Amino acid sequence: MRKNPIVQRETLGAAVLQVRSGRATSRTTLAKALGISPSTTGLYVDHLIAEKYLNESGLNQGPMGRPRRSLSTQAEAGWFAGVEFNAQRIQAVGVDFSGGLKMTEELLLPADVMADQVINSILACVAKLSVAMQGPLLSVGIGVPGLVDAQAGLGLYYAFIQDWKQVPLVERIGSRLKVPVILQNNMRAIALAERWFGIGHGLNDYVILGPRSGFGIAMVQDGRVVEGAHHAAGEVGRWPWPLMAAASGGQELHHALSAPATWRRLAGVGERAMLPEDLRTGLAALAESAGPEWDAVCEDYARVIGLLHLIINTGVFVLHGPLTMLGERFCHSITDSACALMPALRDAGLKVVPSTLGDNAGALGAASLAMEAWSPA
Amino acid sequence: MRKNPIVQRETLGAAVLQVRSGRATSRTTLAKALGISPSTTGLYVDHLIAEKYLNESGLNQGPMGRPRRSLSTQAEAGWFAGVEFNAQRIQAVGVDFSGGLKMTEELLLPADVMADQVINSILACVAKLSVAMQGPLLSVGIGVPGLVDAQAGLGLYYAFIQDWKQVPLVERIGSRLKVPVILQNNMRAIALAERWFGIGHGLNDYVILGPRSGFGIAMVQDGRVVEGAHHAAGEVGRWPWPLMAAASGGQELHHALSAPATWRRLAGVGERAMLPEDLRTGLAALAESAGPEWDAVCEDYARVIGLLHLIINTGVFVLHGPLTMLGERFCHSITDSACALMPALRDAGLKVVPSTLGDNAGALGAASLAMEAWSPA
DNA sequence: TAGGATTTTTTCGCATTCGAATAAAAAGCC
DNA sequence: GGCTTTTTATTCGAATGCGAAAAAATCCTA
Repeated sequence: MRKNPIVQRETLGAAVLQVRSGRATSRTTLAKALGISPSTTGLYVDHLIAEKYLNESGLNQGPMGRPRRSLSTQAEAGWFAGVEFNAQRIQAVGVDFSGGLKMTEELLLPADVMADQVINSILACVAKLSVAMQGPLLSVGIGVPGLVDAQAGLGLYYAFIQDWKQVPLVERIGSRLKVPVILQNNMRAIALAERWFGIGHGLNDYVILGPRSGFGIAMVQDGRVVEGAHHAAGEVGRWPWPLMAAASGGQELHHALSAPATWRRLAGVGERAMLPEDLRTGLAALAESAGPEWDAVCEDYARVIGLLHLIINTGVFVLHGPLTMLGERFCHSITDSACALMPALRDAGLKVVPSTLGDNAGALGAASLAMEAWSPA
Repeated sequence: MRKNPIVQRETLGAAVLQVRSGRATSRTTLAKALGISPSTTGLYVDHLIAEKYLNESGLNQGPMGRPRRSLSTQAEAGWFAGVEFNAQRIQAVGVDFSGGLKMTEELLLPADVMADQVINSILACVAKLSVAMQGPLLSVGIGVPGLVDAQAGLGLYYAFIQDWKQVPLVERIGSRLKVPVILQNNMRAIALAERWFGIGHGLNDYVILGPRSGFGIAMVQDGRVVEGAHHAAGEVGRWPWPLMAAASGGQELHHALSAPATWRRLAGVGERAMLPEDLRTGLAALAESAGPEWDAVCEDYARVIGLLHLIINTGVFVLHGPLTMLGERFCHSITDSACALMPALRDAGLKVVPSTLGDNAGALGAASLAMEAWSPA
């Protein structure tokens, strides 16, 4: 038996991440993934198995040679909480140590909710999850709307909760739960969700498009989520619309390309028309029966996406939010329209796809935050 | 005397970079900058001094305590070549080991130049530099126009040199010069120039604006130059113009916001009007005597910069190229105009400044590439 | 069925890196 | 001037991580 003590907690955490993601399935592949030597990797794996974080799940014969001893995470080792909220509701998920989604929780917030109440509701949601989840709570990720200073653990500003300014979320939640708490802007959390639960598995460059009540995006470049120097990257929603509008005349893109506005245009009703009970099903109904506005709507999205792609040149645009109900056809129309508008896009590898994650992508992303930040004590 | 052998060449290179940049001036500060222990740092410094890369230049008394033994780079330890080119000319600089610019070289290219000739001319430029520079040539950086695959060492495509497709520059130059050759797109090279020779010293997030014959930008986010998934980040020049133009109608931003086009608009002459002999002086003359188009021109730039800032949210926009001759006033007008057009920019820390680097920023940037890549044998 | 061939894992000695303590070099203070 | 305080640099033992080689586990071939 080897007996070196282990100290590099961060490396242990990274090792678990590699195994959980399925990128590393044996000691040797793990060594390559982590960039450390096989001998050291052996020590780390021994330690993680001894601590019941990993286990060996049989052999896996390659085309030749000694079969690899498959590694996998121990689902019961503990769980991660992911919470996302906005002014209307809180969504929370419980994810086991293997990254499996085990429980979801939703809680509606009253109108004019204040920061204190949001924090208490988050705590209540997590408490509700914890009775059903196995093992200890390991860490909590929170997808926060508006401006977020992830490093400082602050919610900086969010327009739709009155006193949401400089809220020390990490401190207030962490002091109660006694586990690490990690924040991120909710759009950027969705980007992580895509990495762990969706299409982003092997992708290093992609953009999340999130048209809901506004229009936000999140960018992943070279595997890293882009924050911006002032935590405000991706504020496309604050572009003027139309793009060349005069100073005072136009409105903002937030307003023009939001999900409700898009539904109204596709449905061919006026600006004041009532929205359907459930926007998602309302949109789904429109997916096939394209109104006369379909092309114009797609062209507007194409314009925005095209401009974005020419700047940041990522691989894939992943559509989130209610508009995913418009399906592949919507995404194809956008791609085609973009290439027609901007010839440079033709051989630039532009691709728009609807997310396969549902409504709780934000909460899943928050759980991803928690998973990425965790490392053994 | 300590006597451990040293192996981590990359760390040695990083140490030299820290000292050269002035960020680390003593063993202790260097240890912090590199994130390694003071004892190990001592060993590394000993080694670098023994190899004549660094030297101790006296003491530097702080407010209290033992004075630090100042470290500095040995200018004569060797030199770096930086080369930038386009279809018209090659510019090259020789930079000593301390990062001091020692020589510049320029070479005009004939019309319809081909790739082979460009490569030979680059070699000729470097040869010319090498007779005057002290010590051995350590590495060569090249700022390449068009699409570049820096990792593969290929010039992928450049529209203005006929056969410029998949040019294996690193191989062809490296095999002759027998030193490491590093490529980067010329705009992104300028971004590095700004870091080493200009305003970018302590900056981690900024954008280079390069309106010349076209309009390219380069972005630095969190200290890293953004390449894009397909090496095509920053292709703002290929935005349609006007931005909401119909598919076939409009032209590209490249054309509308280039330096020549801007001169013509400011000078109030037609699209076909002859350009001045030297565009830089021509623009300088216009800096004060603002024509009636001044505001409209600034507004167009403001529009582009504003959109960019809302997406990537970097700190500073650094204006390069001939338009720097329009001076601070131009930059201020742009900033003001942008804030007027997009209210969201008002408290977003938008700043536009003219670069203090001159015409050879690209070559300096290429030299920076060379410096960043070098580490002792 | 024995002997390569191939790939994964482990063993083991060694050397680099670290941490803590020590030494060194100055300033401030009585 | 001797004392403490403060900061920088070095010494030295300990140990972590590495490399090379050995061991292990399977397939292929004759």
